[in-house]
Amino acid sequence: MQKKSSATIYDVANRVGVSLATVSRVVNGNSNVRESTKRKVLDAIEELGYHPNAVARGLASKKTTTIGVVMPDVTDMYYSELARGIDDVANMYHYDVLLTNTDEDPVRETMAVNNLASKQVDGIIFMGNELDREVLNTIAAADAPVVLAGSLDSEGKLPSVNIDYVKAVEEATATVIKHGHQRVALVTGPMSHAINRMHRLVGYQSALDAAGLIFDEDLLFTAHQDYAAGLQIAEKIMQSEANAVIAYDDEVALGIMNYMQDHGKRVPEDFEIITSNDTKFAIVTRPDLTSIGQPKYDIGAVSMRMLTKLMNNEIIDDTQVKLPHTLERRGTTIN
Amino acid sequence: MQKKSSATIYDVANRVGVSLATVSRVVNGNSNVRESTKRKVLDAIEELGYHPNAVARGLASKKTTTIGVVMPDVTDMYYSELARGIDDVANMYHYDVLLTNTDEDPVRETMAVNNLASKQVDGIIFMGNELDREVLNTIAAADAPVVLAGSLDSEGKLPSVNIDYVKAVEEATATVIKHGHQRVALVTGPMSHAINRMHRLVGYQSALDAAGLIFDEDLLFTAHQDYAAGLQIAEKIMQSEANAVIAYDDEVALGIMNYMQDHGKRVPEDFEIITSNDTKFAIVTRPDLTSIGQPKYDIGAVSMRMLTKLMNNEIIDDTQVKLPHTLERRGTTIN
DNA sequence: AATAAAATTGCAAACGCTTACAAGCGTATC
DNA sequence: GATACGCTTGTAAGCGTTTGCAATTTTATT
Repeated sequence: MQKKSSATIYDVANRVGVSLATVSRVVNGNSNVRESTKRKVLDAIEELGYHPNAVARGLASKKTTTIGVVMPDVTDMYYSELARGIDDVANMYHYDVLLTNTDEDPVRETMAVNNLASKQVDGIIFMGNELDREVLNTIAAADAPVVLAGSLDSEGKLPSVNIDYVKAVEEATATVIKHGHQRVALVTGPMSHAINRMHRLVGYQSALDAAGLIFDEDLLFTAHQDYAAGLQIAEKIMQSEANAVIAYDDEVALGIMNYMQDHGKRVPEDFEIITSNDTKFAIVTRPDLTSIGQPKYDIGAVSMRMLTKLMNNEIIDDTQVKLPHTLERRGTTIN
Repeated sequence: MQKKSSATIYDVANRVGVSLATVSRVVNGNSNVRESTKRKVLDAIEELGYHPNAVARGLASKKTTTIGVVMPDVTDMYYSELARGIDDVANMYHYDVLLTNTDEDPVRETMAVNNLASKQVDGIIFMGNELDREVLNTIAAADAPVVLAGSLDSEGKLPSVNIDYVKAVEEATATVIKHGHQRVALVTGPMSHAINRMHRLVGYQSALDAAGLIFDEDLLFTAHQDYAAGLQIAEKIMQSEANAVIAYDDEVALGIMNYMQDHGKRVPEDFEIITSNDTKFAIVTRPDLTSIGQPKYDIGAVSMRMLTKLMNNEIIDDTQVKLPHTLERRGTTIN
């Protein structure tokens, strides 16, 4: 049985008859300790049920072995899969993860970063579709390294891990065009967000150009990242007489698909759909969703790995990582 | 612009010409400070860009305003929705959340709890289908209050928030029986877990009894909580000639549904399905899934609220909370 | 056996903040 | 005008570690 209030390093030192410093050394695996005293200390630790107090340790060492993760929403499959990758490699490197949901609200994002800074996290991983200027400033002020996971700042200054959205959307668009569905709608988040304006839209237009199609602004749609939004935007998409859609979110894509089918469209014969996140949603429906394939877990994992390097002041060759993507051809596209 | 290394309480005190104690008092909203000096201190804080160091604060006050959340997997919709509820009310009470994924591995659960204890969290919320004895011991040893969210220990000793699984499964089972599908399969996790053996199974049998049906062990199935497992177990379910299934996980239910439909069964006419978690998965498919309706977000929120009381040493009337559930009738059951 | 070099240990000062307890001060009371 | 009381503020002792430096003990060398 453990003692009520846990033992301190002082108790262990006393028990063995050595100084605090020595106990601290064996606890931290410092090599300069004689094997025999190490043994004794370890025994005492065992007997007293001593566990180092991480808070005290953090104060003294100025390292908390804790990182902060700022994300829009844990219940969003896309982000939660990234989070899982982050958490796994964080644990691998013995970091703990402080999680904050922001719903992409810049105010909450700012608060979150400030809060994490005052908690003295050793690093931060940030996810979100857009980096508000204020958030950017806050990040700069926090003296912890930051890496963006599945997100990017318009200036491309911050370390980040993503896929090549331009190419991915370009390929997806080209695919449906090739199938003869040339009136293709694009559903993204707000164009005020760099990722939409500077990446997805660019890829989309590029595919249009390559096919000699003219860009029609009426085929551009904006929707929140949820099923209801998909259902809702679907009506307008139908009115636009599009015969294909590239959607940036799986739930949205599902909403569109169900609406189309409920309104007499055959998917994929009359209407093709390609979604972007390839979450579990994409494979459980009938038809299942053709999707851009993103290595979500890896994006998280690589971000975290990069962060460990940053926290360690190691030099990093490439801070703007683009992981390879694929196109997972399934039931919402022909063949 | 902030100074490179952030200001300390000492700097603020110096600037204003008061003692540390006074600064500490205004930072902590202590009332016994003259309004005029409070003003001055606040100004100095602003000018210096001072942010309290939470680690130092934690060491001195023995409170970290951080709680730990131990969960099987963030990418599991059921748990992530609970987590969202937890996080929201945690923020409301100004707590931060330290998140750990365990994949329900008792070893990792034990490590997680120990780790959280050494990080001096003020409280812990634990999620998982079963509480290993060792985990229970570890929880007892950690001197932080713990509440179980969407989980329960076989002895019912720990504070917890759940729905009434017995009744919920009983109702679901009764529903399909009433529809004439009397050969109903039950898919759960391992019977070694209290929640399956002592709750779901009991509710299932109770409904059978009430309908005068005899219990057939061949209708009991065990599957992991994922789509592939559902697909896999579905074959056996079909062989058992069941004409309905009560599944404990939405992804599993979806796997079963798709398998059944692919093998000529009409859902719900030939085969009814009721799932248990009512996650987003349940509504995006066609047909959509009839499900036990669980107030998942609330389970998380209420757990966290209870934890704040526990951390505050407030007395709690009922530590074994059962939130109301519903039956969401959708496309996988008749009418 | 003496001395240098190496390996172990101990000392004590931080780390940045909270919090009794004590002290200072102005003012109401009689 | 002395006494007491209430409000503000300061003093200083922790909180449990880490860590640079010095001291001590071992071990190696000659």
